[in-house]
Amino acid sequence: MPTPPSAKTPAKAKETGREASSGPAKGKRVGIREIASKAEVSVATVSMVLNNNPKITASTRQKVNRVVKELGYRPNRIAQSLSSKYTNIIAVLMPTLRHTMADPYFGELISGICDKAARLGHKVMLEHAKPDFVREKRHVDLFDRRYIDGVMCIGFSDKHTFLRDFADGGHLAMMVNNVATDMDLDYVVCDYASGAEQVMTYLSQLGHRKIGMIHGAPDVWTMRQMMEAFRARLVQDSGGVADGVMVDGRFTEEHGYAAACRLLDKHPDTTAIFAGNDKMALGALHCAAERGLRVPGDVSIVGSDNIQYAAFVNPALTTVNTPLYDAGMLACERLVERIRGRKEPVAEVLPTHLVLRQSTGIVRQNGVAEPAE
Amino acid sequence: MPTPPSAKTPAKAKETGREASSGPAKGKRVGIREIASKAEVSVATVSMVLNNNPKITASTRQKVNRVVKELGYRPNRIAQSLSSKYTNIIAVLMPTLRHTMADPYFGELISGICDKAARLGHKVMLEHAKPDFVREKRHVDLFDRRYIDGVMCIGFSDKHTFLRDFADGGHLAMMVNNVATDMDLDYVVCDYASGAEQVMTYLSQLGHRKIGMIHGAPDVWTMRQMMEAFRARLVQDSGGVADGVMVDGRFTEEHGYAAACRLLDKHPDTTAIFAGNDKMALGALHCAAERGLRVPGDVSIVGSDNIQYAAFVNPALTTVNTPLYDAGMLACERLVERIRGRKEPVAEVLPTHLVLRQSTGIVRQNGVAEPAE
DNA sequence: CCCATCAGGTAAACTGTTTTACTGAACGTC
DNA sequence: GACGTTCAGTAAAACAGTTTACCTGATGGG
Repeated sequence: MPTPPSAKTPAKAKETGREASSGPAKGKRVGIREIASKAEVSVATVSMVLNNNPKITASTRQKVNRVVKELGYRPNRIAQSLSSKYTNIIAVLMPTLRHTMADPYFGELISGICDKAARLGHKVMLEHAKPDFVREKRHVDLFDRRYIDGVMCIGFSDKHTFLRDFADGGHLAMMVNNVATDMDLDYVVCDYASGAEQVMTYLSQLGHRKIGMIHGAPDVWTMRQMMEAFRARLVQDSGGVADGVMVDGRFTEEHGYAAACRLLDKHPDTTAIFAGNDKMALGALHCAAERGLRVPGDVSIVGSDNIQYAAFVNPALTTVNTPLYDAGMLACERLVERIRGRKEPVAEVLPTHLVLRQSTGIVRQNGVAEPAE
Repeated sequence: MPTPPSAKTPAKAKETGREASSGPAKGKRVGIREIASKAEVSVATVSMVLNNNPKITASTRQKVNRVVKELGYRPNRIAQSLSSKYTNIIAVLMPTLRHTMADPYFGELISGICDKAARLGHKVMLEHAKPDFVREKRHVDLFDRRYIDGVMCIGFSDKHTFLRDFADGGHLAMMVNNVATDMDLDYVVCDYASGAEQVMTYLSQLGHRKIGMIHGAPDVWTMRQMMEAFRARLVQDSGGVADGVMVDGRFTEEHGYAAACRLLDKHPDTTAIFAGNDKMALGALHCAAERGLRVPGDVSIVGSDNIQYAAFVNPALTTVNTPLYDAGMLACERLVERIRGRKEPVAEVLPTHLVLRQSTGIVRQNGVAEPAE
C-alpha cells in the first residue's frame, strides 16, 4: 500500500511543487510536516526542537533548524493555541466612555501594559464593556471561547458587578489602578490616599484653610480614597466640611469646569481647589481664567495623575504623580506570572508624590494675592 | 485492555459527570460533539445551525439551539479560526514613541477603530513597531502565523519602509490618517492641505503677514501637506519664506515649546503661529505665557486636530478639526470590507474645518494689541 | 550474561471546529 | 415506473500544531 489512510499524497504533491520553487518564505503554507520530511525527522521532533525540548540532540536540533530557516517556516499560532490551551493574548477591558482611548489616563496605563506584554511575548487585545457586551456575558466568552489567557480591568467602579464573574469562573483578572472591594481580584494600584494627604499637607503649609474639592464618581475606589483623605484633613484643620465644598466633576474637563464654577459661586472665599484628576483641574483652571481669577494669586489649583500636558497648561499644574505607566507594567507582569502558574494573589501599591509647579502658592491675604514662594 | 487508545474514557467520564450536574455554562469543556450527541444530530449539523446555514430545517435548528442554550455552549474561537482561515482580529500597528497610547491623537484614531471593529464583530490587537520587531519581520509574522486578518497602520512616515512588506506579501493593510506614497496601500486620511489653507486664509483675513509655523517631522505625509500649503500661501502673500519661520516641533509639547521660543527669538515681529498639531500649539502657548506675550493680543496661535483638551487650555485654542475618530471608524469599516472580499483599493479623504476659539485675533498694530473680533 | 534503565526519537492521538463529498428519501416529470 | 432533482443531514477529512505512549539500541550494574 503506497498511501495508508489519506492526505499523505496531496501533502507530498504540494511539497514537491514547493521544492521546485525552492524560495524561502515565499509560497504560503509551509507546515511542520514539510519541515519534518525535508529534515528527515518526525513532526514530533520538529515540534520539540521548536519548543526547546532538551530531549533532542544538538545535531538533530541543528539539522531541523537549518530547514526551518531555509523554508522560512513560522509556526501557525492558531494551531499552537488549539493544542496548548494558551493563546498568549491578554485583554484590556475598559468601560465605554466617550472616546475612551483618547484619555491620557487610560493611555498611560495601556502603554505600560503593552510595553511589558510585548517584552513577555504576549499580545494585547482591546475590549470595551458596553452594556450589551456585559448583558450577553461576552466578557466571560473571552475566556470560554479561548480568546485570551487573562484580562486587565481598568477604569471600573463598584457598580460594575460583572467583574465578579471573573473570580467566580476561575478566570484570571487583574484590576489595574483600582481595587474591587470584596471581590478578591488581584490588583495593582497607586497610593491615592497618600497622594491626597500630601496635597492637603502642602496646601495647609501654604496657609490654605478654605479648600474645595472637585471629585469624580465616588463609586471608584481610588476616588473614594482621595475623598476620604480630603474630608479627614478638612475636619481636622478647620473643624468641619462645609456643604458644597465637594463637587462632582465626573473626571472630565467639561464637568470639572462646571464644578469649579459651582464651587466658586457657593464659596467665593475658596483659596484652593483640589481636583481629583488633571482633566478636571484643567477645567478649573479654565473657569478661573474666565472669571479673571489669577492662579495661583487668587486661587491655587492642584490636580492628580501628572499626565503629559499638565506641565504645559497655563499656569503649569501642580499635581500628584501617580505612576500610571509603571502600574500598567507591573500589573501586566503579575498577570503573566499568574497565567504561568503563580498561586499567591497580587496586591501591590505604588507610591505617589507631589509635583510642584506654578498653579499653587501661598494663600491670598485680605483679597490681595501674594506670589508663591 | 479496558481503554483502547486513550483519552476516550476520561472524556466520556467527564461528560457523564457534567450530565449529572446538568448546570448550564458551568463545567468547562462543552464541545460541539456533546451538543451533537445530546441533540441527536451530527456535529456537521450543529456547525451549520450555528452558522445559520439555510440548509437546516427550522425544527432541527430549534432542537439544536435548545441544547446549545441548555449547556451554555460557546464555540471555541481558536478551533473556528483554525479551520476557517479567519481570526476576526485586526491589529493596530504604531511606532514606538514615548507612551504612545497616552497621546490623544492616537487615542482618537484607536477609539474609532475599536468602536467600529466591535460593531463588526472583530477584535483589535495592539502592536508597536519597535526596531527589533521590524528587523525580525514580526509585522509579517502577524499574518503568516495567523494572528490577524488585517492591519491598520497609524503614525508612520516615509522612512518606515517596512510597510512595503504588507503590499508585497499580499497582506491587507490600511494606512489611517496617512498616505504611504508609492506603496499603494489603502488609506483613509483627513484633508490636512485644506485645513492648512483654511488656517492661512483666516490668519490673512485677520491681517497677519508675519506668520511662523511649528511643524512635525516632514517625512510624515500629512505634515508635508500642511507645510506645503503654508509655504505656498506665504510666498503668495508676502513674497517669500524667511529663513527660520518654519521650525520643527517634533509633534510634542516640549519641542513645540522650544520651537516657539526659537521662532520668536529669530523673528520677534511674528504675529501669528500655526502649529502642526495641538500639542505643539500648547507648547507655543506656554512659551508665550512665559514671555509675557498675550494671546491673542500679541500673538495668535492656531493648532491642528482639535483634540479634547484644546477647548480648555488658556486661552482656548483655535484649531483645525480633523475628524480622527471618524477616520478610525471609516478605516476600520473599509478594512473589514477588504477582508470580506472587496477588490477596489480604498482612498478616502475626510473634510476638515477650522474651529474658532480664543487664541486668535486681529493683528496687533504697532506693538499695541487689539482684541479679537 | 541478563535485565533494567535511559537517551533519543517516532507514530498516532488529540485539540474543536468547518467543509466537502456523499447518502437516502421525497418529489416531480416524462 | 424509472429517472433526475432537490432536500436535509451525515461521516470523515481537513486545519496545523502538541503531547503521549511506545519503541529501539546502547549502556550499566549485579
